Amino acid sequence: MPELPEVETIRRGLEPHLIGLTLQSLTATDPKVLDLSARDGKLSALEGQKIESVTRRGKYLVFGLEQHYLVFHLGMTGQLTLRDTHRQDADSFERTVTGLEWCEQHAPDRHTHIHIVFGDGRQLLFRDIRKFGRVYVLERELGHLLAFYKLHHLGLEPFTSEYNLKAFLAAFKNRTLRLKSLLLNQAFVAGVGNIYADEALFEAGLHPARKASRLKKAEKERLFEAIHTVLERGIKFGGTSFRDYLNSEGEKGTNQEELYVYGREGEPCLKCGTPIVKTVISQRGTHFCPKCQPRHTGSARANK
DNA sequence: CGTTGATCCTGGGCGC
DNA sequence: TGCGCCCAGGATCAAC
Repeated sequence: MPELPEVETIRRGLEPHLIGLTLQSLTATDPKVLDLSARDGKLSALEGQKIESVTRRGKYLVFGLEQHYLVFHLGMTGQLTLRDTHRQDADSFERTVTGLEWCEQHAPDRHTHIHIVFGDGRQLLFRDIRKFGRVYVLERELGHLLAFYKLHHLGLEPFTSEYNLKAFLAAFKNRTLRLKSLLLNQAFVAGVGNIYADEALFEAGLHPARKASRLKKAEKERLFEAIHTVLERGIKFGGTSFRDYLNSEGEKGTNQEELYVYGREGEPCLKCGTPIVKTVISQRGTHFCPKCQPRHTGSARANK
């Protein structure tokens, strides 16, 4: 599940290689991953254009071309990797991607849906087993990109000046849902997904089923800091490779070794030893420590 | 307008 | 060994 730290890791891996390269050809082998804006030959309209920028907004990766924006969303199992067709790897390294298996290069397989070929023999491959990912093509006008972000209801962008406490507190207005659901809503803070939502709530010591409208100001401030902390840590360790995530070089991240609650059901809390509990909230697996993240606060609280 | 739940898609894990 | 079943989940959209 590529979330903000995973997409940012991919972005950082691609940017130095792709700036200035010319798109020679773009081929889609499965129209399912094409948004309407990228169908009917609109992908091939990008041929001949240079890549001028590689940016990110939430979980969206944005290639700024001379006349268009090419936008990727990796969904759950999307992978965007760079392949050098001139490089001759040993046979043992030339293999298709199978889950988390390490490989030196990705040979295209039946899950590779988009091939982008550059003039210098390199390729950018989009592979997505479950096809929840999408590709979009926009006209190159800042207004169109901003409209795209608005259309997809993207909220506060972490690591920018817009992610500040005042705006964060304001984003709680008229929110009555549970904290887990709020964090998964991209209109709240853009880029947080299931893994980092659980980690942020643990970091803040907040129970995932608590209602957003019932938080004290101090608790909101803790969540504000916690989201920043867990996303920053995720980037530091190159993303979380719990299932299918690989960076632009086809390598795993190591943040899965830094997780406190996600995927640790039944294992002892790393802070207090209490077994981590897994439940379902908003149809999503949700992990938390029942002692570090009490459901009810108040005078009778048993912790601490 | 906010919130909930169904839906898409495939591989992997499990029970028998 | 193989079959069927169920789970994982980001974003969208219908319905309340």
